[in-house]
Amino acid sequence: MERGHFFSRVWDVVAQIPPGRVTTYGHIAEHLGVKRSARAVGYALNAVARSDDGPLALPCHRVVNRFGALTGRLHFETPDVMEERLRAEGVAFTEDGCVDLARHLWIPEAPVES
DNA sequence: AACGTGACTGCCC
DNA sequence: CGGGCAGCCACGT
Repeated sequence: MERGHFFSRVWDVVAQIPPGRVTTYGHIAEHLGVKRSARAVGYALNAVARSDDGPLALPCHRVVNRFGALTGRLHFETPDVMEERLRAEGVAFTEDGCVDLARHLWIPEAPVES
């Protein structure tokens, strides 16, 4: 699992996202002090998705892009899983199929214990 | 060690 | 308004 310290840090933040809330790759990156590396964040989730999908129980479905679009839905078992899980948590979507960030955006406040 | 790839973002044309 | 280019970070080959 420890393929890199960075991954663990990302997973730790994702694990803190409360149900019914979502955050963006950019916010996670910013929280980690590397605002310009939102890509690496997505890469970390891609890695965890390939590694494990259930047991880890990492709420990767609560991570969306800056517009609230479910850019990573194709990485789930089925393209609908991501939206289904969010809706199940009471997350509202816009006509465009994007998460209503104005209502559900969550920004990591808790500092990474280190 | 170098190159290519990616669940991103922002700026420029 | 839409599409394209560049920047940044980490990882696999």
